Amino acid sequence: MTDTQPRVSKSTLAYDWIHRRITAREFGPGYRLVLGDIARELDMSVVPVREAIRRLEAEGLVTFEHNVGARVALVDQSEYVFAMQTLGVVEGAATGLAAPHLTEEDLLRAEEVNQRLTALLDHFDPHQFTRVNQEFHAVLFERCENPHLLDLVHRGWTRLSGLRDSTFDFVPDRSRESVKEHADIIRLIRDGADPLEVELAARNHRWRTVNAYLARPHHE
Amino acid sequence: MTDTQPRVSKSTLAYDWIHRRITAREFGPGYRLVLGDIARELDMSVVPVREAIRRLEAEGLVTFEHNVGARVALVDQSEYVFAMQTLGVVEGAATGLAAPHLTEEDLLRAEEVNQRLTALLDHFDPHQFTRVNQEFHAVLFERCENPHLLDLVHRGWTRLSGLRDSTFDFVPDRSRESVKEHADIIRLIRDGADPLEVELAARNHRWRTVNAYLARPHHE
DNA sequence: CCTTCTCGGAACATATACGATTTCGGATAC
DNA sequence: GTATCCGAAATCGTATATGTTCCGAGAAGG
Repeated sequence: MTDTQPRVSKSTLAYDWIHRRITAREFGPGYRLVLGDIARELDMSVVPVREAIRRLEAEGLVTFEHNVGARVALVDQSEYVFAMQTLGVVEGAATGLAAPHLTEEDLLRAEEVNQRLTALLDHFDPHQFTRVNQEFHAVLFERCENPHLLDLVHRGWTRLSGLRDSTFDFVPDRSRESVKEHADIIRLIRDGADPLEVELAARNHRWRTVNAYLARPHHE
Repeated sequence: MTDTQPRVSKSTLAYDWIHRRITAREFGPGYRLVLGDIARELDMSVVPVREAIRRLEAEGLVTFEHNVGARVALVDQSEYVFAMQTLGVVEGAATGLAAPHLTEEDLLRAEEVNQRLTALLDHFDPHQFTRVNQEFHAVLFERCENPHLLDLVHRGWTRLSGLRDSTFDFVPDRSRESVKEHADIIRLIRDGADPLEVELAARNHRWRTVNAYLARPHHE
């Protein structure tokens, strides 16, 4: 009995494959996604690949031009700033909603991750810092009970991580303040602060990062 | 010379066609979207229709089951509540960001729309009220300069209007308070209040509607 | 030397065809 | 009468084929 049971559709396979490569930055911004090539690489026809790309398009990871093709979305500075601003809004809200549900265990874990961030401050590697930084925030917002909102947060992170290098490439100094602000947020939550206060702390934390980026010395 | 110039792709055509019918509630929640039927109706093959449905799926308007097919997403009560909560967050933020850019003209227009809402309070029609209500809020948030955020607001409204009947079907009394709160929001903006204050007013305005819905007498 | 036109290849858009899977009704066994 | 099994119809999933559009290279003309 030959195994002709595609547990998951090829369309989904292609979607995951491309998505992974974009977020892993193997396909950088502007990278041309040629249907035929991808289909050949994945040993399938172009049809499932087309569908996968349509979905990625709807998520904003890919731009599509009629009769020309798809490429990984590239973001200019203003778009990047807008995306960060939006992420601040939704992530802040998610964190605020999650705060009352965080256990002491969660907070200890958050502190542990923040410790790792502190350790990274010497021998600074922007990309690794960004990765661990995301892990930190995930601990805080994942308990949010609103799946819609959580989905928006995830998409926001995905876009940013896929479409642009670490912000800390440009403003490494911001990382030190960032770690301190993390501690502040944890303290607020542990003290049982008003969720709105937690939300605004999380939001402003992110917005300050954007502002630091905008105010950086070298505008190339 | 025969006109064989497809200005827009058939895929896009199908997307718009389905999207319109969902938001117009011709295809209600749970409606089965059969590829072949739609393709025949639009006089095209199933391939473009598939792509269109994939995009709608990514936007959450349509759910898809492997080897079974697509149907218009149906929302249970909790999902509805989450969607409204999320809309409150993003719409509130957009309104707050838009507030400083609103002109006196905009505010007059908002007041005019709110007048129409007041007029609708007698001979109450929930659907029409919802439509004009959306128009009111659109006046306030459309000036938001962040296109990402604005996109999230639009998607939120689309989902809600497509997937469920007017909230005011269930809690008609809420409409009177709603109109009053609108006036409050306008006043805040005109007085040049802190954007954060405007944001929270807009958010809480929506959240109160959800709460009214949850607290309604008849839980069928 | 620069501009413009033309042509050919590359890539997309869509149609058609076929195989695979699910679903549902009816027949059969108990 | 009910439960189970089987088969046909419906529908999806994918491959292949063909037409169309876009883009760049190279030739022709100014």
